[in-house]
Amino acid sequence: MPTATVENYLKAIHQLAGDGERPVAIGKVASELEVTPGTATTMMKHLGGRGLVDYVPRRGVRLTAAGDEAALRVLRRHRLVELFLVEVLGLDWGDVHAEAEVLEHVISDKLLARIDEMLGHPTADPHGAPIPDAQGRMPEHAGASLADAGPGRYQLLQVSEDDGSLLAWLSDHGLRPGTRFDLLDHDRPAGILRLRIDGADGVTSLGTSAAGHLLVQAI
Amino acid sequence: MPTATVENYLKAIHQLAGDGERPVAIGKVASELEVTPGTATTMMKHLGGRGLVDYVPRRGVRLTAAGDEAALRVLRRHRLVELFLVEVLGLDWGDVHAEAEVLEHVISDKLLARIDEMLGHPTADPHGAPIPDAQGRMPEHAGASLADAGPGRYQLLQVSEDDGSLLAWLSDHGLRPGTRFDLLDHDRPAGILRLRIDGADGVTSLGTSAAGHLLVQAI
DNA sequence: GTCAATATTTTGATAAATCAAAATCAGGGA
DNA sequence: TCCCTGATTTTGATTTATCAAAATATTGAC
Ligand SMILES: [Mn+2]
Ligand SMILES: [Mn+2]
Ligand SMILES: [Mn+2]
Ligand SMILES: [Mn+2]
Repeated sequence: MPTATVENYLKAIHQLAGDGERPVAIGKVASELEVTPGTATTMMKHLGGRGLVDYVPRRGVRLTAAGDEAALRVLRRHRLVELFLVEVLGLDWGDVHAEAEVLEHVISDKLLARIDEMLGHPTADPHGAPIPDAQGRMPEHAGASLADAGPGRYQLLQVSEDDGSLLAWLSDHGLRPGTRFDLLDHDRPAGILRLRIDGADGVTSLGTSAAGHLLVQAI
Repeated sequence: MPTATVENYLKAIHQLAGDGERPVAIGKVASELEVTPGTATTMMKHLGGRGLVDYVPRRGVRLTAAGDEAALRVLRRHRLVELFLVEVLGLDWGDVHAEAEVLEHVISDKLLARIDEMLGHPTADPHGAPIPDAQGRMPEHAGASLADAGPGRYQLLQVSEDDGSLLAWLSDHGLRPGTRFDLLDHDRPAGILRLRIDGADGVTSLGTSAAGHLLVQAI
């Protein structure tokens, strides 16, 4: 059984791997987890020894099948817990990530199963991120970044930003996964988008930096 | 912030202290937490340095005011979590202790407050043990051991046994906190009690060892 | 192709928890 | 009072996770 620390490393590598093309640089892992590079290097050797990653010094790491499975298991727990905290306990959207970051490592399989059942085997967390199923299969859900979108009508699929003020701002402006809106215009040089959000009045402006965290689907 | 380990030591000392008359022997702490005596000794020095216990070598330890407050805080969390798991998630009576043993250290104050609210500020956990309030005040609830009781009518107040088969056995026989029953007779030499439990049919027999874990109130 | 900037690894320490086994103490019985 | 026994403390290690700073490798710029 991996420790909480090991699970966090695996999850971080999984996130950073993206499509899995190239190995993940050790420095990325280190900064993602806010540890020094030396600490990450040490851990990579551990994970390599445990068969959870393929680690090539100075090239990077990539998850093995076992490591990927473990990462998806933690991701599933994280996202189910987040949704549970929002849906059942009514916690704030922006608060649940920190809570889930620790609960994901400690709840029993039995408790997780009850949560999953109580939520009706959901496929997306409160941020719209897909929840891997019990077998570790990730539901496909294709969204494009709002930062790359041109004028048109869209639905917000996912906010890929786990903590902080962006979530609160989105709530305040009526933007949450599932919300529909019109992208009125996208001033690329200025880096500003103007939206008319269903259910909100007036026009909302936001910058590319924020839009980069929003995954949308044209409708 | 104390670590989970420190919190467990404080909670153990609190439990073992009873009325608080005499200091708790280090060996008791060690066996309660299933660590070697040397480990407990080391920790007592630690806790002493942090101002959480008064530790007199070879005499024992006793919680300071700060240590007692911390212990009650953890106890509150433990019991609220147990009740939550039973009431809201429908987990098994016998499963919740192990789960709470770890959750008690990691849930945020915010989450705990929501749980408390959702349960309606309860004063007893699923085993009937009193839940300290947010200020650390322990609700008084006077029960006597069934092992010392004579024939008569009683109500079960509390089962002071956190894990294992006794809980399952009690459930199976319709005995839970709040249940009423008649103690038909108590054969002290043989160590056997015979009860007629409200809502169950026939007569149930149990031994003094089990009865010793049941706190009852004459009604 | 050389070399300096950047990324990574190594080295030497530290903190928290723990154990095994040796040393020590304290109290009760002779 | 003396000593034995059981409880406790000490000592010396180990594991996991971390950092700071020195050493080293890679690579893109020239
Ligand atoms: Mn999250
Ligand atoms: Mn985590
Ligand atoms: Mn319990
Ligand atoms: Mn605990």
